[in-house]
This record gives sequence, C-alpha cells and structure tokens, in this order.
Amino acid sequence: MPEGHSVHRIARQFERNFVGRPVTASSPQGRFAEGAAVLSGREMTAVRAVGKQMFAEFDEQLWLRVHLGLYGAWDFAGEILVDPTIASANGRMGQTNQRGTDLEEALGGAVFDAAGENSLTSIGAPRKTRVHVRMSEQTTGLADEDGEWPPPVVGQVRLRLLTDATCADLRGPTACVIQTPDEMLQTVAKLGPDPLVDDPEVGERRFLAAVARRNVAIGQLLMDQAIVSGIGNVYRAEMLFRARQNPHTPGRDVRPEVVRAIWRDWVRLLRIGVETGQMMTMDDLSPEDWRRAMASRDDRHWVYHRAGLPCRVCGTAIVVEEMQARKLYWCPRCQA
DNA sequence: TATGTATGGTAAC
DNA sequence: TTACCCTACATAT
Repeated sequence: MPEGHSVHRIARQFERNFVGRPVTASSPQGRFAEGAAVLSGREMTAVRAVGKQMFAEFDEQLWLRVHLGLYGAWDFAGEILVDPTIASANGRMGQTNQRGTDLEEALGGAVFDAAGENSLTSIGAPRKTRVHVRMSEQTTGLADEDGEWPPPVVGQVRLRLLTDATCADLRGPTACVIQTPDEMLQTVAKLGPDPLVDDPEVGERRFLAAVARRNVAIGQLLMDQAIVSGIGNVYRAEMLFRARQNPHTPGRDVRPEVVRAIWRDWVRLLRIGVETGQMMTMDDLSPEDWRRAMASRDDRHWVYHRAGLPCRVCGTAIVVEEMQARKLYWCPRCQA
C-alpha cells in the first residue's frame, strides 16, 4: 500500500533500530534463503529510501534492495526506537487507529511550525517501547506485546532481519534482491528526483525538463518513476486536482508554472506524509472543514476513490477512467 | 464466510 | 500483454 512517504518512514525505522548493529537474516518462506544466508551476520551500515525503493547496506559492500509493490509490508517487533520526526504517529503506538485529533496535533506542531527543524525534535527524545507495528500506509501498533523472542513467524515471511532486540519481517514484496554498490547506483540513476533525496531545486529543474520534453499525458508522467520518484495512484489524482490540471494534457503542453507548482506540491505533500504517516492532501482546508472531513473515513481525498460523488469544489460528478491500467479520478470541470 | 479490489513494479511470455 | 506477489480491507452473501 505504500507510496513514497511510507518507504521513507520505513527507512527511518531501520536507521534507528538496525544501522550500526549486526543482523541475523533468514527467509522463513524460503524464497530468499540464498540472499539471507549472504547477509546474515553482517552489520547494517546504512539505509536509504529513494522513491518507492529502499536500500539497506551491509558491511559497506552489499546492498539489499526492497520494493514493496502493491501489498508488501514490513512488520517490526520487539524494541522500537521512536523517531521524533515521525513521532506524531509512533508516539501513540499503544493505540490502534488514530486519525483526526492526532493529525491535527501533528499538523499544528511538527509540520506547520514555520521554524521547522527545531519543532520536529520537540516531541521528545527517542524512547524505547515494546511494540509490534506494521509499516505500510499507516503506523498502527499493539502495545506491550511481550511474547516469545524472537516472535513466531506468521504467514509468508520472505525475509526476517533480527538484531538482539528488534525484529523486522518482510512479506509480499515485488523486489527483494542483493546488489553490488555499482548495481545499486544504476538502479538509483534510473529514478526521477525524490524531494527528500535530491536538492529540491535541482529536482525541480530535472522534473520540469523531463515533463516539457514529453508528448505523454501528464497523468501518466506523474506515475512514471523515471520522471519523478515516489508518486503513486492516490497522490497522482490528488495533486492533479490540487493543480486544477487536466490529466490528459501532454506534458509538453502543460504550462510551466503549473508543472513547477506540481513539483513544489510534491515536496510539501511528501514531507507531510513522512512526518504524519498519512496521505494528507486536504491540508489546505480550514481547520473546521478539515476536522469534519477527517471525521469520516471516506472523506479524506479531493477526488481519489470518489467516482460519481460531487466534486467538493464545484459539485460536478467525479469521473473515473483507466489510465495505464490504473484508475484515474478527476473532476472534468475543475480540471477542464 | 466468500469475493473482489488495490496506495505497483517486475519478469515471463 | 499477462501472471505474479499471496496481504488487507471493503463489500456481498
């Protein structure tokens, strides 16, 4: 279920709990037995997220590349060090499913504070909690699951990474391979800019240039990981609406200022997504409207998954169509 | 309880 | 172009 924000969150969790420690690797399912044997016993030396890809380095010479695809997920268990920059969700892992009020707190504090950096760490120093969490779209948790150690394997686990305190189980990934440093760089080189990896201004130039030279619908270009990294089907639909941009306009015909606005919107939405764990695309609502929208589970998007429902702005029925075998939602009037 | 769909991308065909 | 990954969730029965 992950778009780019989820992958960055997972990378941060590995950063805090695995990097700098020796790791035992295994493949309970068996389909990554060979790779797990190669990794096992090595120290994780770095972790990096680029778009929807995550790379974990072992002993400064081997890279594990993981892509979760449509329904892959990492499950963390045991000791979880809470990253203060994503603490709005993690800080309350003892609860299962929070939205509204927690988000509001997060947005009011960690995200929108103009001072930025300082406020992000003000939530508190890292602390140890005993939890079991699932990192996919959202971070939810079951508190104090003090059971067996290591935890029993449940279902199909492609890869289990274990330190003496923390367990991470990978299920259902599209990709789970070991790469040489060279291969890793080649993979990254094929990816479009990621606002959290590349300098945003450099990224903006690359994005503008790539879009301007293509005669392909902007709706397709936003999903193309070679053009820009990390955008998926939800962010695509929402960002096109926020830009009031027709998805079918060829990239080269989209006004440059609109392309620039889309990039800058992605910079913002990705940052919010990483910090809150939510795909918050209605952040510009008034506080009152926002609270009302968040109260209902199906009211979190402008157009995504709203086929046939009235546009929140003009009342026109939202349409859905297939674009590149994915569902595309948009307002034919606002995005005319 | 059963069925259908999906916040993707890869690799086989 | 299609199968696959083999999960989570919503909806139908």
